[in-house]
Amino acid sequence: PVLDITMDIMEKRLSATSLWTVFTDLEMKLTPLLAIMECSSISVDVKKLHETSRVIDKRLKNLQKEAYELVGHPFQLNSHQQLRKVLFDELKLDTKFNIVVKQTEQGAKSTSEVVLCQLKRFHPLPKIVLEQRHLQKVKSTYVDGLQQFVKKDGTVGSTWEQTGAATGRITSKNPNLQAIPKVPVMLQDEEKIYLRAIFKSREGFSFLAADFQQIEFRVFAHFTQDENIIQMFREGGDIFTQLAGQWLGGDGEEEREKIKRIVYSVMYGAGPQKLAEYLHVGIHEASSIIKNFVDTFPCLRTLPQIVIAQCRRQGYLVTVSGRRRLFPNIRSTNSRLRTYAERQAINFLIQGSAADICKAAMLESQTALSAQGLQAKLLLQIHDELVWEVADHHLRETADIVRRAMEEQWNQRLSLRVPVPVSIASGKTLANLEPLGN
DNA sequence: GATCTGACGCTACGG
DNA sequence: TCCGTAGCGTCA
Repeated sequence: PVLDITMDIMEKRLSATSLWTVFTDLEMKLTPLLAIMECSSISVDVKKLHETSRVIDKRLKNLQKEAYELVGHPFQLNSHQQLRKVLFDELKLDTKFNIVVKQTEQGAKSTSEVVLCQLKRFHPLPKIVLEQRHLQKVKSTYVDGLQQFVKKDGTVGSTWEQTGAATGRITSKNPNLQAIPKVPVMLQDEEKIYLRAIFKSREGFSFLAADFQQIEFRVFAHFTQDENIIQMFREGGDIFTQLAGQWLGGDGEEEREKIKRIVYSVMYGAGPQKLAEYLHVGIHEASSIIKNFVDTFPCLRTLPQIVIAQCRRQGYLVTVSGRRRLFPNIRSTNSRLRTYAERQAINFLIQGSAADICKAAMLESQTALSAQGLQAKLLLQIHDELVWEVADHHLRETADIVRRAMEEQWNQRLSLRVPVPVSIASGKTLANLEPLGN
């Protein structure tokens, strides 16, 4: 009876805000699938984990020694506070070379990567610290940190939080399998460590990864109703690679990553200052990049205006599946709070809608696989990417089914104005996934 | 004196 | 004054 009463109250309240459908049709159906994911686990290469820990530790010790010699005394390299003293009080790297250093939230001089990059032409220490920090992060979080979660049978599982993010995204913790580094760690002697290679499929099985191409950019296009940009997506192809060719004169992976950063930064309202940081370019160049982008795609400015106006009227926004987020500060007279709410609002509409699509894709593909009697185990959801473990002789078949299930919903269920194509890859470790029938 | 806690700064990931 | 996360080490 208590449950019945609770359910009654919930239904009334959720119905009153039109949230009942997203609750029953999406979230409640997703819960058992997340439970299945939590019961499954991934094999890890424990030997490689140990070996990596040892190798990185050796390099860290050397870096520490070098740092102490440069400064003339030992100090806690991991302490921002102590490093700040060394860089700015002892070596005076900012005042001596007339550098304006970015400040932290609390008003202290920052020791972040951006700042250290600025300073490294004046002194050898910043470069040492950058490498030390990188390796320290890798070791503590992804090598030793991961080791804590390895079970007796040599596997790890994660906790999946259905309500972890305000936008509707799923989050992963203990360990966070959504944040395993993508690029290999470079060691001094040209040795590359692929952290994703630590995760391997079981004997006779492969990983099958399916990811939506430029999902948030496409969702943005859907909302703009701008025929030019919609047409661009209907024609297909990798938009980021195309844009990289047009704007950066190169279509390699590096240029693609760069243009991706530009697109999303400008889309969500980045100023020249931040963009300059991300791209490692001057502030004027960043300004002109933003201007050129907005001139080419005017909807980058018109859509936010429309969305913000609507948010201000209602006090909330709604994603493609009816998920709602309140923005009390959207009417604030404090401009810092208000503009922050405005950027959150546009981001929520896009990221939240993309999250809806990704959640629905999990359900659609799982249903389709069950219907075909295929034994594919869903292991990971990395926002726009789903990873299964599949028997080798069922790879092709499984790939076809999940692609169809994921791609078909855009016009059938959601009436998106642009398609959401999926690319598929497979492999024996998470580091070497090769395209499969794209 | 040992241990815990929350804030902070930073850096991985995703878009 | 891009958004959304998790996790680590330091410090008070």
